[in-house]
Amino acid sequence: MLSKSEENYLKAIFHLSIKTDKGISTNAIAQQLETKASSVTDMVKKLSEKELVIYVKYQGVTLTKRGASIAANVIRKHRLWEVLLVEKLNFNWDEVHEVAEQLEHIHSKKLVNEIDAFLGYPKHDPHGDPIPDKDGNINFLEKSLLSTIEVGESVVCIGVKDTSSDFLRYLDKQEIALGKEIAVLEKEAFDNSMQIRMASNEFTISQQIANNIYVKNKI
Amino acid sequence: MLSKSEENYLKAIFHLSIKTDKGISTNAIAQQLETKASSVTDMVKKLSEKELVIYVKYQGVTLTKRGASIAANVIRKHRLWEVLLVEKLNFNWDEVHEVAEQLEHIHSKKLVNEIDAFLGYPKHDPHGDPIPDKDGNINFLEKSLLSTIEVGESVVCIGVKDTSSDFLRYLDKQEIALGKEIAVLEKEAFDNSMQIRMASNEFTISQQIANNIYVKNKI
DNA sequence: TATAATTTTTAGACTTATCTAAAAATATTT
DNA sequence: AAATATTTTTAGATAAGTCTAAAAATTATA
Repeated sequence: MLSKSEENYLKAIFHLSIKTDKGISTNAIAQQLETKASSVTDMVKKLSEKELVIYVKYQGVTLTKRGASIAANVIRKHRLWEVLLVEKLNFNWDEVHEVAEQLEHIHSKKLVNEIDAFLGYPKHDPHGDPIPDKDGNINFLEKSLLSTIEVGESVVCIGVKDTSSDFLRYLDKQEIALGKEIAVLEKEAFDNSMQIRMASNEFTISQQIANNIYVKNKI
Repeated sequence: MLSKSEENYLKAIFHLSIKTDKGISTNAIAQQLETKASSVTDMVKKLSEKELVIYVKYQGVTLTKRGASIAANVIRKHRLWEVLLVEKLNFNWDEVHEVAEQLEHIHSKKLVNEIDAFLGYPKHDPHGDPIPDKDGNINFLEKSLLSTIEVGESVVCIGVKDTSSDFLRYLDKQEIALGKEIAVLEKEAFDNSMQIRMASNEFTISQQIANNIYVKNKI
């Protein structure tokens, strides 16, 4: 059974691997986990001996099948716990992350699967991120940033990029949530702020906001 | 914030303290935690520096107020998780312990209190043991072992002493559960086995069984 | 109350995961 | 391509928690 630390390294490498096909650099992992590069080297050697990553000195690492599967499972647990916290235990979506970081390391297959069933086999966590299935398969859906949507188009909110409390609370205040429809009315060339309509509400959001909201086309 | 290990030591000392007012010996703690006496000495020194126990060399330890409160809180979490697992997530009462041992170390006050509310503020865990309240108060109710009940009396099952899977599965098979009424019909002087009636079922149980079932008088 | 048995503590070692500082390799500039 | 900058690795140190083996203290026994 893997330690909490080993699981966190695999998870970090998994997340970083989504954006690239190249090996993940020591520094990138260190930054993700807020640790030092030397610590990463040590751990990566250990994971390599366990055949969970492929590691070539100075060339970065990639996950093996088994490593990726374990990482996906940790992410599955994290996201299922987040749904449980929000849907059954009155957590706000900006409060779940820290607790889910602890809960994702609980070892019990039965527990995860029972929670999955209890929640009705959810497909996404409260931030709109897809929940891997039992076998570690994960649906990366085609999503765009709201900032890239043309004037006149209408889209549906499906997730967030930034997950800081400040940002999530802003969204709550503006009643921007998963599944809500957003129409882009106007863009200001000067600062790239945009005028949007949600239901019958019209208001302006900055480029920074629009850059952190994922949307997809309406059906 | 205390480590998992520190919490486990406090919990062990708390449990051992229920049966006696004397200091808890190093060996007793070592046995409870399946570790070595020398490890206990080290940890007990550390807890003493943190003023969670009072430790006098060669004289054993007792919990301070703060130490007892932390221990009760860990036990509170353990037992609330057990209720959640059994009542909402289809665990059998012989499957909960191992997972609850992990879950009891999750740090989140909100989480514990939300689970408490979600379950309707239960007073007992699935084994009949009382759940400490938010302030660490715990109700030790007057309970007797079934083996001490006189012929002709009728009592209610309120808990178990042995919590091994074998024993709990035996109880399930015989449909002996918390809240069930048990009438003592006969005792065999030779081996102390007893004839009991539950609902309309009559059967015999050995002294070893009767010695591991807690009961109280009917209302 | 000496002696033996048991319990408890100490001393030193090991493991895991981390860090700092220096050395080695790779990448970037000029 | 040589010099410089950056990244990565190595070497050695530290902290938490555990262990074994030996020494010290306490308790039980004869």
